[in-house]
Amino acid sequence: MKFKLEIAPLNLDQTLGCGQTFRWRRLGDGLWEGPLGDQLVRMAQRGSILEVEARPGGKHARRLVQEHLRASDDVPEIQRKLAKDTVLAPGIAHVKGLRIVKMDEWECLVSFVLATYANIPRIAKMIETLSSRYGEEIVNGIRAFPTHDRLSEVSRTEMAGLGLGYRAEYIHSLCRTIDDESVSRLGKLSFSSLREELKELPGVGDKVADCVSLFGFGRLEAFPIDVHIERAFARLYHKKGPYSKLRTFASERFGEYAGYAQEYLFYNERLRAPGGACLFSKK
DNA sequence: GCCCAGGAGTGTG
DNA sequence: CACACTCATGGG
Repeated sequence: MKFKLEIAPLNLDQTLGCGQTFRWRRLGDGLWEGPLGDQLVRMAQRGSILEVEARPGGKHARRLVQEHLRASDDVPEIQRKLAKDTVLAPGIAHVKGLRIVKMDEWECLVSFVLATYANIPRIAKMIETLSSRYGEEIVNGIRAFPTHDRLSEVSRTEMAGLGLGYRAEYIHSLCRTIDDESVSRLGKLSFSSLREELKELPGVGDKVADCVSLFGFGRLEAFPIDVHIERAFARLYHKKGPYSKLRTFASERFGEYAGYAQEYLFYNERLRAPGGACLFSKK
């Protein structure tokens, strides 16, 4: 089935390619394909219009895409508030269409546990390994992210043979610590409680808890701090220190939309990686 | 070959 | 609380 959506502002290349999510593939300018829930989705951006093809299709396909791209976020308003930060202000014009995505909670949790101390191509590869082996088929060989129940059936030895490194033990243990019911229960908690409960899970520390809060549970006040953000803070704000200190700083500075600020800084920092441009001022 | 990766867990001062 | 060390391994 095919349908059109209007989502503005939107930059699909920035949103799906910046490294916040791992299963989308870029087929061309503003043209992306990937599994979303039980659908294989192809999206082409024509300005603010998104042309979507979903297979096998269904009534919920439209809602799936709207939710994933957080169509109801008032991004211009979020940016107006964040632009009060004099460091962010000059760069925001370059990321007007970069939106936070909303992932499935379970997929997000596993993905970011796998993402510890690995680069993005490898993260994508590990996720594809799990999906191709244990995911439900959507259409011709493309498989959904595996359910908790299916992943729980994988033995420790089998998991250890998948090229996940020490993360294999985390995932195996994670499956035994949490189930679908407890995941949905987490969704009802306040941000601070959610964060504390996530940190109880194997393989989940400060950073992963914040990623899962932000991209999985949609808590825009979450501010994940990885090596890139640490560098950005040191360079742009002259801020260093332990996680808790940096998180408090981010929370005070960016407030309820800290997650968007984080994604702008992350995008900028990764862009600069092999000598790219810098969008934000050094103040 | 070398360096690094969207860190977490554990032990120590 | 703050730091040091270890963990397993592929991508650039």
